[in-house]
Amino acid sequence: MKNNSIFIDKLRSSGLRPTRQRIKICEVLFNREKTFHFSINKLNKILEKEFGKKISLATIYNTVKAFKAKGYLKEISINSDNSFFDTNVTHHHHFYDENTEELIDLDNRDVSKIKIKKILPKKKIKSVEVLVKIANSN
Amino acid sequence: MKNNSIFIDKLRSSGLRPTRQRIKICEVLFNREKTFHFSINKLNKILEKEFGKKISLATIYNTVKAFKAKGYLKEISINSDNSFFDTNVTHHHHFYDENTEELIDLDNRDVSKIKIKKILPKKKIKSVEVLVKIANSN
DNA sequence: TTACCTGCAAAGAGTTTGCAGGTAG
DNA sequence: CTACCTGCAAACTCTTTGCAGGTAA
Repeated sequence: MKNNSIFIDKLRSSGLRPTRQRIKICEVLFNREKTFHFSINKLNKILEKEFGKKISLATIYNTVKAFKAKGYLKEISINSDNSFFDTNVTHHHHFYDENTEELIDLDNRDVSKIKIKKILPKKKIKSVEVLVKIANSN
Repeated sequence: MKNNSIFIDKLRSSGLRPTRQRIKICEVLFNREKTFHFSINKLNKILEKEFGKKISLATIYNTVKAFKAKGYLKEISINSDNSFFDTNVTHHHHFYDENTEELIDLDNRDVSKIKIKKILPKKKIKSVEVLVKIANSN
């Protein structure tokens, strides 16, 4: 038993029973040094390889959705074709590489402070997200 | 004949023949004072009302896609459920109201200058887009 | 007349739901 | 034992494609 107890806690606190499939999902998502950006499709492929056999898409979807609802994952939309989830749930920005179609974290320190000079009555700002699109320079 | 010649030019330069359906689409999109933000679904409903009868979704999709390819429309993704098109194709930012699920333009003047302090080798910055999520303050 | 367009319906992709057998508590 | 979970397939939604009749040039 490795970090499984952490994963089991994450699952339970998201209202899910810890099962073999879901613990494997946790390993893929959270057992890493760096932030992990993924689409459902990419996650499904990794799981199929690591788990040895297919984990039902239904299970993958409901587990990811539960983690998102609980705040363990964040969703990032780039365009209508690509929706990513991010295991880094702190406030931060992104590079999106148009050639590789990958997301790269941008630390808050890497972006100058942003001031919004317009306010709307009876509305408050929930978040300010910056997406920097990049591409090969040649 | 009102501004139809402008619309006909827009259609032709996008590689499309001007037909009654497409000219009606142009009217709805471009015949307005202010920027127009819409989803395909919303556009379809407006067209059904204004045109009197349904315009085929196929026609709506291919016309919008052609305008986007030509640069007459810009696509903005908020989250996986909502994809919007914007008739304002200049560089600008957005408020997204989580309560009304509407987009609101933010002029460049309304956002402080943003400096990205991280660079990636052999990559250049294509765009910097800010999305400010807002919600009711009470 | 010819090539393109419309409307409809059918096909595809991605996501969700329902159900019967299986597993956690 | 009971409630929840898995896997599969079917359903659903959004978007695209194919086809037969219609329209612009």
